[in-house]
Amino acid sequence: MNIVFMGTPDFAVSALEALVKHHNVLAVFTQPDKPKNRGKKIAFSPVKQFAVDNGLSVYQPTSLRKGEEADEAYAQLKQLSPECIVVAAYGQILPERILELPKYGCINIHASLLPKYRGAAPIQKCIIDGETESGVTVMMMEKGLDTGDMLLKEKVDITDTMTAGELHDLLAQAGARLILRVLDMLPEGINAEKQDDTLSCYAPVISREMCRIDFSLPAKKVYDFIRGMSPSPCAYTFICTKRLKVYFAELCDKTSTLPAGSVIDNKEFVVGCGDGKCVKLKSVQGEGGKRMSAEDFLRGNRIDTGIILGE
RNA sequence: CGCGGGGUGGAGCAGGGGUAGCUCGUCGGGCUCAUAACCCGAAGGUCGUUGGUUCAAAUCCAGCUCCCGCAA
Repeated sequence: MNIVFMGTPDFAVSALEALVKHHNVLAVFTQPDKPKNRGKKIAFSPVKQFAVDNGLSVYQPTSLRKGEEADEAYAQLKQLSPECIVVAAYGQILPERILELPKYGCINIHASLLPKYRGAAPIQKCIIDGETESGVTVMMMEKGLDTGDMLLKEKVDITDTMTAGELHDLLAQAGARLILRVLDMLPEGINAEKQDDTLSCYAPVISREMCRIDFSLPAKKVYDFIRGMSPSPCAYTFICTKRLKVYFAELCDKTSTLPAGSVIDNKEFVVGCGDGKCVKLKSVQGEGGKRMSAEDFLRGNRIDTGIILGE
C-alpha cells in the first residue's frame, strides 16, 4: 500500500521500520529540526534519522494547520496521494482537510488501551498510576485528540518492576505488529469500535516541575512515580541544593518516623516517605556525573542520615 | 560561540605548585558457630591528551578530546 508516515520520537521508529519492509512509504513527515542539546547543535528526530538512513523523502513543516507551510504541506500530500496516512507520536494535530485526504483515512498508533490515557504521555502516566496492564491501540483519526474509532488493540502486562522505558519498547514493537495487521485488513474493511468517552482519561505532557519526586506520598506511589519516569524524562529530587536524578528504586520494608524525604540509611540510600514506609534508591545520577548505582554514589558523596531530600 | 560541572589506583570521590589520600572492592592473614560484621597486612595510579610557565606541575595557562547537569 502507498503510505505517508508521520512520527517523531523513538516510539514511532519501530512502526516506520515495519512499514518500510512491507509497504511503499512515499514520504515521512516529522517535526522540524530544532537546536537541541548543549551548544545549540541541531539534532534530527529519531524518525528523521531513520528516514534519512533509508533514503526516504522527509518533510518537516512547522505547522500543518496554518500558514504557508501548512498549505505547502497539504499540496505535497495531495500530490503524493497516499492511500493511507499512518501517524505515530507525530506531535502535531492534523487539520480536517488532511484527515479526509487519503482513501483509507488517517490511522494513529497510540500507546495505551484507549479510551484510557489519551494524550501525550500515556506510557509514563499509566505506570505512575500503578496500572498492571496497558497496550497499544490503532485507531482512525478524527478531529478530537485520540478520540477516533478503534480498529485493533494489543494488551501488554506491566510487571511491578517495569520502567517506562521497558514498557515503551514493548509497546513500540506491539505498535509495529498492529499497524501491519490493520493495513492488511483495511481494503476489506475493519469493524471499528467507538470509544466510550465516559471511561476516558488524559495523560498530559510532562513538564519539568512534574518530574520532581514528592516524598510525602506513600512509598508505593513514590516507587511507581520513579519507575514511570525512568529513564525519560526521569524523576529527580534535590540533595543539598544539587539535583539528583533517580532512575530506579525499590520498595523496602524499613519504616521511618522522620519527616518525608529523610535519608534513614546512608549505606543503602533508604528514604522515608509520607506513609512511614520507605523506598531504597538504586540507580541515581548527580549533577555532572554519570548514572551509577546508589552504592557507588554513596561511596563518593558523604550523605548523613537524617538529611532531607527535596530541600 | 546559550549557562555550568567533570575526566586522579578495579568502582565512587577528596586534594589544588615540591613525600598521591579517603570510602569500597581485590589478595593474604587473624577473630568468630557464623556473616555483607570486626582486626592486621599487601598489591594496584606516567592524576584524559598535547604544548607552555617554573628549579619543581595532578595542581597555574592555552589548545584538543571524551562524559554529564541545566536551559531550549
